[in-house]
Amino acid sequence: MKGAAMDVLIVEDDPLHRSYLHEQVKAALPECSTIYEAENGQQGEALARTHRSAHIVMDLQMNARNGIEAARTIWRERPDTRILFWSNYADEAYVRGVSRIVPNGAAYGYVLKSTSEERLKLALRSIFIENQCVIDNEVRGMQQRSFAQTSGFSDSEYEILMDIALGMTDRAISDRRHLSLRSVQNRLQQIYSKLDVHQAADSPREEGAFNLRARAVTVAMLRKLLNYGALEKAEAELQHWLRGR
Amino acid sequence: MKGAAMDVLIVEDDPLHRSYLHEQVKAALPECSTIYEAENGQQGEALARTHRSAHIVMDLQMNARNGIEAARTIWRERPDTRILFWSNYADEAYVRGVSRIVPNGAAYGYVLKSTSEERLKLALRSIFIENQCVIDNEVRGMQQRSFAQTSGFSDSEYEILMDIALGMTDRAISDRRHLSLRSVQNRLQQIYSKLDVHQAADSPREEGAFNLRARAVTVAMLRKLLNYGALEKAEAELQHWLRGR
DNA sequence: CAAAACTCTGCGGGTTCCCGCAAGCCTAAT
DNA sequence: ATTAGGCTTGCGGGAACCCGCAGAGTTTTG
Repeated sequence: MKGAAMDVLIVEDDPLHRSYLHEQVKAALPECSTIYEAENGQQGEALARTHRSAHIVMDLQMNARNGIEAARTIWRERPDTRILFWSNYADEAYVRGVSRIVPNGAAYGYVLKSTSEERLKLALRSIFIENQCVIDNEVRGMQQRSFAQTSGFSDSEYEILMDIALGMTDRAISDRRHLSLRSVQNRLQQIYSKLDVHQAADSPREEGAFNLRARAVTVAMLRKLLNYGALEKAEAELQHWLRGR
Repeated sequence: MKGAAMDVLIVEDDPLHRSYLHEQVKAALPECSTIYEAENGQQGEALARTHRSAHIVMDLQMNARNGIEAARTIWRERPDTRILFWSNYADEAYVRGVSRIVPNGAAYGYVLKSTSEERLKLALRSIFIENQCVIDNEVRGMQQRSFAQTSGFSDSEYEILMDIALGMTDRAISDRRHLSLRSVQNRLQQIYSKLDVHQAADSPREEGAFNLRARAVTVAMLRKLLNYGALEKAEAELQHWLRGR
């Protein structure tokens, strides 16, 4: 394991960041013999397959196919692949997306692009050599808040939040999720209260100024609970579901 | 004008991109004596004020204060400032935001981060030396589509699109925009048709699956007509308006 | 086992939304 | 001047939404 040749696959669309990563990997991992580079998720999947890569550094938020999608298919084929996610943001949508797809017992990491070289190098060694997880502090904080009961969303609530974000009717949601109409509306109540949107007054005389359903979506976006990538993915799933009926 | 000393201000939050810009500016503009750097919009405004910068390269999408906001206050103080916007994306929301704030006759540019070094250098010289506008082809294409009648939104429609995105009630919108309730709803009809959202069937048996108002917001997001920055800005304005009544 | 706690569901009503119909105002074209 | 087309507003109704109340079913807890 120590003397074995190691190769690393970098998946990152920004050429500047890609070459920076290349440098950092070379410096942090002298035992690494070869470095492959891909500039989007699709290329990443392809290269991972042909080179049987077990060590990957991956950006989230790429054009052709985002990092979460790519990681999911890669992990489906090889659950022991070690992936270090290297992202600009710690949006809850990303954190939730990642921790939703990581296989049991797999080693992975999540560090922000703004971290120091030192911490990046340390993360590279920890994951690829020591096979242990490394999560940036800020991301970890997000996880805590996310899965705690305080303002934390259950998976089913999150699902329905996505549905109203897509613009689905209560009726359509109840069809899709196999719930009664009233149950969907109950979930919506919980969502509204957790997002702290109310139509009555929180400030004086702010009468019925909000359409709760639309308001919930935007505060979710503003709180980084939803983001463009999550929306895009959900829309694709919705279209798929619409076809099958 | 030719022999005059020129200094350039770079406003960009990503250190890698910042130093790349630094190199490119130095290479493209030998007549440039000093280069200042700021890592967000606030710093950018401050530096522009103290150094009386007339030549600025600015990223959109920064943490503390985004490029459009910063550019607006800078241009308000010195309308003859020349600004080159250097962005990752050509979202309609950005393009619209920029062209909304550029003063009459000011020279500005909009190039994507993915353009070649050559074109970046050319843009720098065109704007800062020749004082003429340079808009990337892809961005230009966006402008065409945006302001043409085809799927093009008038300013008032765009305004109301933002309002429903924020989750406002028809009634609240009519208050805010000084329109009758019915007029707001008419605008909404136009918006729905331009975004091509309908509740009837476009594919067979897709009965009333969509809540038009919420659906419109997401397709606008998916089409890059809206994005996070625009939402954030609109939310701030909304809060301000809410206070004043 | 029984009690408490939580979830799913139906009913009902008040409100908001979606939108067709139609009448007044304005600008532009014939 | 007359006509056509656009924009604004009112009215009215069917549908969807928001939500309190209350009864079943399931899980948790003592």
